[in-house]
Amino acid sequence: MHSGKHDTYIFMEYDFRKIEAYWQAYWQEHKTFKAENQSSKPKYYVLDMFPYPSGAGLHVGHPLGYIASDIYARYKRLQGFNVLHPMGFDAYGLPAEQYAIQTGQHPAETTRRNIARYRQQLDLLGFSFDWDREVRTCAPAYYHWTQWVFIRLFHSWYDKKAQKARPDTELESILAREGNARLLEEAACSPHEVFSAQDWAAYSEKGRQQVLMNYRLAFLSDTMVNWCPKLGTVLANDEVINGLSQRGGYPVERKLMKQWSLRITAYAQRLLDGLDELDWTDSLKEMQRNWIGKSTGAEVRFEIENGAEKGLDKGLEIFTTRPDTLFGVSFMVLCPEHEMIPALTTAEQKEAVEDYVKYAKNRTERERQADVNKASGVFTGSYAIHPFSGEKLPIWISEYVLAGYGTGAIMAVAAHDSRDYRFAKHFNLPIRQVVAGGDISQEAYEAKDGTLVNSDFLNGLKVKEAIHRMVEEIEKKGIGKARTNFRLRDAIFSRQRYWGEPFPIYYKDGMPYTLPDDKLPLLLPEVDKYLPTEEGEPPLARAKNWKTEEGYPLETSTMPGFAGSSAYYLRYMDPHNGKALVSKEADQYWKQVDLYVGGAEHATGHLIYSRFWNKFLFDLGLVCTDEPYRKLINQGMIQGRSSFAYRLNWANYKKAIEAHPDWKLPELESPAGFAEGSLVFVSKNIPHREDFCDPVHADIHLVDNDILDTEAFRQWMPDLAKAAFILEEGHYVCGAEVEKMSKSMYNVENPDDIVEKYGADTLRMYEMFLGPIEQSKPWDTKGIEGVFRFLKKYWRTCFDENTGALALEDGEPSAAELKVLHKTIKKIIDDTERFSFNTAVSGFMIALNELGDLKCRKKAVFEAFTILLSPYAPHLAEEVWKAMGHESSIACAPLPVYEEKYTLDQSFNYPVSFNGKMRFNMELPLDLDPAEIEKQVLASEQAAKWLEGKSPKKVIVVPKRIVNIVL
RNA sequence: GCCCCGAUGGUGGAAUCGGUAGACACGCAGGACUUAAAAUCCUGUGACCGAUGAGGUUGUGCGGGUUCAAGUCCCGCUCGGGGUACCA
Repeated sequence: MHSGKHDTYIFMEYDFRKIEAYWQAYWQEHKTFKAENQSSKPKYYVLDMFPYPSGAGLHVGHPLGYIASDIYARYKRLQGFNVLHPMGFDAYGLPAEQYAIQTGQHPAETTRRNIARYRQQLDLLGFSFDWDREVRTCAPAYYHWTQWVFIRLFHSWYDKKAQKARPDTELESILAREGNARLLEEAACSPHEVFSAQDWAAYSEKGRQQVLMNYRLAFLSDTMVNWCPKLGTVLANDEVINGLSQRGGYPVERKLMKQWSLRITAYAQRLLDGLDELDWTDSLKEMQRNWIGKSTGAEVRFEIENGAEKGLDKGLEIFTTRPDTLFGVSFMVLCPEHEMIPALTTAEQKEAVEDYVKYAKNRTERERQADVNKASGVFTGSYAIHPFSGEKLPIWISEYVLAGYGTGAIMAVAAHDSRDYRFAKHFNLPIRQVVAGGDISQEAYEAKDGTLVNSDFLNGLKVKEAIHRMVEEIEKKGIGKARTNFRLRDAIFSRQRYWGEPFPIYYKDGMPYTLPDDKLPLLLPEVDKYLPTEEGEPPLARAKNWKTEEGYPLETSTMPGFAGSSAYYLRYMDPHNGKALVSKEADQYWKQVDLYVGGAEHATGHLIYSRFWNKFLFDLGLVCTDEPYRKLINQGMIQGRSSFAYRLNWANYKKAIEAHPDWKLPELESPAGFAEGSLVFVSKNIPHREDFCDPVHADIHLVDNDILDTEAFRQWMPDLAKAAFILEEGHYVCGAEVEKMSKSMYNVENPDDIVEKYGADTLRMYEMFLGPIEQSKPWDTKGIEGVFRFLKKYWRTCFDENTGALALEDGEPSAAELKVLHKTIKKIIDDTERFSFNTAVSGFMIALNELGDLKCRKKAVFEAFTILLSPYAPHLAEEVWKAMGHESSIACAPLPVYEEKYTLDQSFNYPVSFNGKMRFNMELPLDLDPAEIEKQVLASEQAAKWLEGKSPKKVIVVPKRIVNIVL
C-alpha cells in the first residue's frame, strides 16, 4: 500500500510470503484439488460465475464471491464430499474486439494475455480450483459443443401440450399427416398461415423449410431488434439499459433485421414454475418473475365497421387483462407497426397516418423512453364495433402501444388505465367509468377493487367476478377466449461481430441448413480487418473461402456472449470429452450445480438463458436435471472508497489570509505563483475549511486510515511538488466518499498489493469479515489490521517466535479448553452452513482470545481449530498442520465433530425482569423445570425486595432465556 | 410510477425462533515494555444523569399498535440502495 518500513518486523514473525508461496506450489504439484468423476464419496458441485478477462485485471471486488465459494468448497471437502470446484473464462466479448479494431491485434492474442494475468492473480489468492478442468469459451474444443447444441435447437420445436421440445422430424410427419391447424395452437410458433396436409405435400423444399422455420427453437426471422450502430451489431434486451448498450454505453435503435433468435418464450411457463423449486433469494426470483412477466386476461376480436369492404372481415384482435372493463371501452389503439394500418386508413387520414408511422419508425428507444409521459398518435378514420353495445369505436394509432406484446392492439379504457387516460385527455376522447371508486376527473382508477357500474350484465359484480363472467360471455359469443401473455421476448441470437462462435449454418437456395456434426467445430476464420465489409456485411464476410466444401456460403454472424456461458457448468463435468458435451456418466454423477455464486446483475440475462438452455437439454434427455443451479448466492458489489484532499482555491486565497492568520499563508500576488507550487491543502476538520477549499481526489495509496502521507503526495504529481499543508494535530486528514471503483477516481484497490502487504489469508478473511456476503459495501482497509493481527497471533500461538518450531504441547485439554473448542466447532459449522462468513471469522477471533485467556497451547485443541480455520486461511492452516507431523494436505482432514457434552453448562444465569424491565440476574441449575424456576425466583431475596409484599399477577418463565414477573 | 431490499455507537457490523441490544473488529483514550519507534500486551469506550464510585435514565430512521417482553411482528410515513419501465 505505501512505505514498507515495517516489513522487517512482519518477516520475523508470521512469514506469510514464504508460507503462501510454498503451499500454492504444493497444491499445484500434488493436484490436491483434483475432482474425480467416480468416487464412493457423495458429490458436491460449487461453481463461480466465470469471469470475462478484461484488460484491467482483477480488483478487490472480483474475488469476493470466489473467496466465499472457495471457503464452502474447502468446507465440503472437510465434510467428506467429493467436491467439484472448477474455474474458466468467458473469453468471447466486445472489449477484446474493440481493442482489436483499434490496434489490429488479434482478439485471441489479447484474450490469451488477459487470461494469463487473471490466472496469475487468482493463483496468488490460494483458491482450491481444479485447473485441469479449465474451460475457455473461445477454444474450439469448447465451442464445438456450443455449436452442437445450436444444431439441436435448430432441429427442435416445442410441443405445448407435452410441455417439452421435440425433434423436427416428428414435426414434419405431423405436418404431412394433418397440416398445421392443430399445431398453430399446440406448438410454440411464429404466426403464419394455416394449411392442410395436401398443401404441405404440394410445397417445394424451400417452402417447407420456410414453414419449419416458424417452429424451430433456433430460428431466422425478420425481427425488430436493438441495433447499436456504434458497435455495429444487434443486442439482446438485457444488453440494453435505458436505451444505451450495456457495454460501452452507446445509443441503441430499433431496426427490422433478419436475425437468429432462440424461442425462449416457449419455456416461459416452465421458467416461471421452476423458480419455486430453487433455493435462490426472493429478490432474484422476483426479478426473474418480473422479467418473464406473466399476465392473464383475454383475447377479444372486435369487428371493423364495413370490414368486409376493407378486406378486414376477420376483425381486430386485442389482448386485455381487464375484460371486466369492456363496457368502458371508448376507442381502440394500434401500434404504428400494425399490419392492418394501410387497410384501415381512410383517404382523408392517409397523409396524417403515413406521417405518424414514419415519425414513430425513426424514433430511437431512447427518445421514446424520454417521452413516456407525452401522448402522441393519429386517428385512422375507421371504426371498430363494440361486441356487446354495437357502438362505433374510433381506431387510433399510437407508439404507446407496443408491437411485440399481445397482439399489438388494445381496447382503450380511459377511466381505468392511466396510459389510455392520458391519451384520451390529450385527444379529447370520452372517458367512461365502469368500476366504482376513485375520482376519474383527476386520474384513472386502476385498482382491481370495486363494483362494476354502467356495464349491462356485469353491474353489481366485484372486479374479480366480472373478469370471470366476461370471459365466459366472450367465449360463448365466439369472439375471443381467455389467454395468458408473457413479457419475455425471444432472445436475439446473432451478432454482427468477429469475436464469437461461428454458426454451424450454411445457406442453400436462400434457406439455412445445419452442418453435419462431423464438420464441427466450425473454426473461427482469420480476417484481414475486424470491421464490417464495405457492403455492411459482418466481419466474417471478409474471410477467404467462407463456404462449405460444396461451395455453399456460411453464416457470417456470430453468436452472442451468452451462448458460451449457457452450458459451461456442464462442460466442467467432463471437460476433455471429444465425443459429447458431457458423458451420461459424468452428468449422472454431478447432476447439477449445488452452489452457484455470482453477481445479481446476471438475473435477467445469463441466469435465464442458462436455465432455458438446460431445460432444453433436459427435454432431449442429455442432462438429468431440469434446473442447472440448485442454490444461488449473489455476492454484493465492492465499491471504491475515494479519498479527498481539500485544495485552497485562488478565488478565496486573499480572504483566507485575512480570516485565518493562524494558517500562516504566504503572501501571493498572482495565480501564477499560486499554481507554481504554492498549492495549499487544508486538513478536513480545520474549521471553515469548506468555505475556502475544493475537494480533489487523492490517490488512496497515499492515504492510510484517512491520514495523508504528505511527502508521497508531493511526489505524486509534478504540480504538487511544493504543496503546503494546514494540519490538524500533526496530521493531514482526508475526506472520503463511496464511489464506483475506477482508475479516474484513484480508488482502485488491487488484490496483488494487499496480498503483498498482508498475505492472501488476511485478504481472504478480511473480505469475508467486511460484512454479509450478499451486501454491497465500499472497500475500506481500515479493519484489515484486525484480521492480520489475528493471523499473526495464531501463528505465534502455534509456533515458537525464535526458532519457528511447533510450540504446542501434548496432553489432555481441560474442561474449559474443550468447552471453548466445541463451542467454536458448532459456531463455525453453523455459520459456514448458512454462508455467514463474517460471523464465522468473528468466531475464530473470539475462540483465540478465549484460548489465550486460558493460556491454552494444547495440540489436540489446535489440531481441531486448525482444520476449522483451513477453509478461511488455508495457507497458514496447512503450515500448522504440517508442523504437527501430518503427511497429507489439511484439505483432506476430517471435520471435527461437535460434542454437546463439552459445552453444557451446569447452571444458567436467568435475567429476572419486572414488567418487562430487567432488574437482576439469578443463577440457577440448568435442569430445573419452569415451575421450579418460578418457585425459586419468587422465594429469592431480590424478588422479595422488588415485590414489596405484593403478589405477582403473572410469572413467565422461558427456560434458558428469561424469567418475567408482571406486577 | 410499480416491484424488491435496507436503515443499529465515531466506523464496518453482531443479535440464527419475539427473550439481558451493541458480539467481533476498526478507531480513539490511557497504561506496560522500549534509548526510541515498530511489534506485542493490558484497561476503558452508545448517550445522558451521578463524583471519576455505587447506581439510575435513555437508546436500534420517524409516528402509532400488538405483547409480560419488539432491532425483530402489524399499520402509517421518511430516507437510502437495487430492479423495471408505456407489457394493456
